[in-house]
Amino acid sequence: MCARTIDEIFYIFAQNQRNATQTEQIKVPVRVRIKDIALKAGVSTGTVDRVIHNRGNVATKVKEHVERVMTEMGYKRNLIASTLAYNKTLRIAALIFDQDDPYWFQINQGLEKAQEATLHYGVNLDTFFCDQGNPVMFQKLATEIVESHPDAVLVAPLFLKEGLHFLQLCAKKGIPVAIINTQMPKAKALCYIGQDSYQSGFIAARLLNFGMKKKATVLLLNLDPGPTNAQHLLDKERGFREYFKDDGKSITVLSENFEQYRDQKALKSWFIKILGKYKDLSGVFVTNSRAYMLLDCIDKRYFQDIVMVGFDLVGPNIEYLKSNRINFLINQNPVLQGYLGVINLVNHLILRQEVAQIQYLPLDIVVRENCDYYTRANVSYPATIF
Amino acid sequence: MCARTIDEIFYIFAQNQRNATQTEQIKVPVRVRIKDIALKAGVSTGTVDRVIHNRGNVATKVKEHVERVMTEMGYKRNLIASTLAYNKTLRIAALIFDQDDPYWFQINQGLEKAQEATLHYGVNLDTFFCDQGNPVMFQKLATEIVESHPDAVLVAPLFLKEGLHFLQLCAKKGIPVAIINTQMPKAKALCYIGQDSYQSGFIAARLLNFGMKKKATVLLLNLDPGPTNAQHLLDKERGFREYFKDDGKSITVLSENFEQYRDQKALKSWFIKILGKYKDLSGVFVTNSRAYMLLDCIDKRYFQDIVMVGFDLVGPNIEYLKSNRINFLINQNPVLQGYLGVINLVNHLILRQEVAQIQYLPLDIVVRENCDYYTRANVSYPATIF
DNA sequence: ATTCTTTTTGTGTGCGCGCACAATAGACGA
DNA sequence: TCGTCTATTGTGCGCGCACACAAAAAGAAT
Repeated sequence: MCARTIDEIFYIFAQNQRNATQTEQIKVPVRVRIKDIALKAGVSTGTVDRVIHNRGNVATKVKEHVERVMTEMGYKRNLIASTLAYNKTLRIAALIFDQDDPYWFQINQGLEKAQEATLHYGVNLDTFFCDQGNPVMFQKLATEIVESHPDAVLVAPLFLKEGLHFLQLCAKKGIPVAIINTQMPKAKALCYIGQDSYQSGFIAARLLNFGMKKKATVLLLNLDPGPTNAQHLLDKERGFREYFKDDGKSITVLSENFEQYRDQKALKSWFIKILGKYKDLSGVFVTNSRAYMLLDCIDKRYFQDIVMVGFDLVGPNIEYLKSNRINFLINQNPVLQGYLGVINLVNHLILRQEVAQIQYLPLDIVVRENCDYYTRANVSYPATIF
Repeated sequence: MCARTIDEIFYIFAQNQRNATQTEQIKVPVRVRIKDIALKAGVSTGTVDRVIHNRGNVATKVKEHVERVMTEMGYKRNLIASTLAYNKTLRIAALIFDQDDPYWFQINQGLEKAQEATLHYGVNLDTFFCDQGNPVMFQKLATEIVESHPDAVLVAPLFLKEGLHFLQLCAKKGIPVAIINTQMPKAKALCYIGQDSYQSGFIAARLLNFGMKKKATVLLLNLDPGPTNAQHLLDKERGFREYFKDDGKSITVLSENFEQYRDQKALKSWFIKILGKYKDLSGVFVTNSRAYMLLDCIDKRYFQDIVMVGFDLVGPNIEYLKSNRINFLINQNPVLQGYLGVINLVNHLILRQEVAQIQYLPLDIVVRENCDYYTRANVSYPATIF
């Protein structure tokens, strides 16, 4: 009675129907089980199992036959049952940066969301926080992580050299790695989830360019502690400059790093100096989420005719966006980066699904009027794995 | 040995570890099972089960005790096991519109994606396609659907009256409904997933306004068959007009319906006439995904000084966006609308989770430079339920 | 033909939960 | 005290799969 031939793949829906008051019978595709394959192929479930998982020890002839029956009947592994029976835990180690920074706080929110969603799949997330601008600490945490033998790793490799080293270590140990935030083309990881930095710089330029005069100076500003050798910053700058190359105007692109951005006075006097030097400064592009820090210490009136473009929907940025002091923000979707980073590892390791190697998140253009829709968390990225 | 007291909620991770070469022991939170609760509370699993599901037939004292133990130990239902054991099928009937229209094609793609993702949860999706501009057919299909006793319904209530009627029928039968695309404030449904139409009209206006002269005329154009009584169109127009009310300029907003949009000649001559009448026409806002239809039949040179804003990333629109004939598109995320519509019903019925009643999708501003990131399907909306 | 390997195939148990049904205790009247 | 009825509690099976182990069949060697 559990027997189902290929011709019986459809069964009467009413049987399983809860409110089976209806007499009308509706046919519904039924899920084919290992048992059904075994019966049809005239073997035991164990043999089918061996074929499915390529465990070997199956006569070639039998194997082929079973495979044929499987495709005929359209077998699909039941992920629910499979996961339940698999019954393994998975430890993921994540290496990100200190949560004082609202951007990294949001990344971590994504991680926590993912942890919650995957708890039932036996996923355990260990998150390590590195101080920004501290490659030594990064190196140390990386070593610690590798030595703790995690099943998978998620990392934001802000430091070029140390990041690469970490990835190589993981590769040697056979630990799959998901990269977020900063792409590392040279490294072979399971996947990268984040933005196309080059293109984000390009778009930033385009947004600055809206209504800009024929001749002007624009400033690309890195507010980063320590040396900015992160790949994504270099790419952003490339994209930014590229746009102005052939826009038909005559725009001078100035690019500057300012490391002591936490020192308001220093930042202020430095920027005022820039303003004095470049009288036609009409656009500022802050390459990370710290645009607000510049605005915090410089008076409104200096920005009268300057278009501001920044990154990320962090609290202070949003305020400036709403008060029209920032014109555009490009959303890097930190929450989704963290979330998808974990999800992809789980997809790979537990659900054994293919994952795309490069997953560029959209470059959301955020203005005052559509800002709320990106910040409100009312859209339920499914709270549970589908 | 299965016994776990509250103090033993942490156990040694290495036990379950696959590559258990390590000697270091890592503590990991363990998932509490019904069995653990039962043991701790000194009752049987059946009793715990009755408490969890509020099935009654439990002495008040015992019930309270079990509940206390549950919160103490932090019990969380294992969705995997729960779903597997629940073993019910769920038939969802979806009522959307004919797939010839690329927009509705994308909605359906979302539905199919969701069907695939939820197959393991025993979800069966029945999709009904209504002809656009045909309320009679809508009514008929709605009746048919209600009579087939689905477990849940997903609908895009383009027709005000018929939509409301459908929703009332479902409410009477106790069938939960997810609404997409068109909000119906009066109806009480499980949830609405789509855009804030008012705000999308508002943003469209803002985008048109970029670099527009002080005095100009803009056209809001409905290309819809039949009477456009859909709520979302009305809301869009409200938002659109609202923006120009206090922008400090003097913009005349013209709004027109043109039903025979499929007739290229008619559309062309009609639009040329408009152009002749309003010499200062400098912006056109097409309120749905059919902006391309206008461009298809009107020569490029007529649009020299006209900013175009439309909706949706359908093929022809994208082409015009890339060739600079459409300046902005607002993405309504049709795929996600369909996908989340189904997912939310499943979340509600199978996973028995709370779902938010209004889920506004972001108002993505799409320009030539960020278009690809919205169309590429490389970001894996988790292929399986989380 | 017999024994011993090796290959191939079959069977049984458990994952955690939901639910039907069996079992027990308590209440009450005869 | 006993039976009966009801309120409460306990037990067992199945969901579909993964995996360990038992069983059988097929070769290989004597």
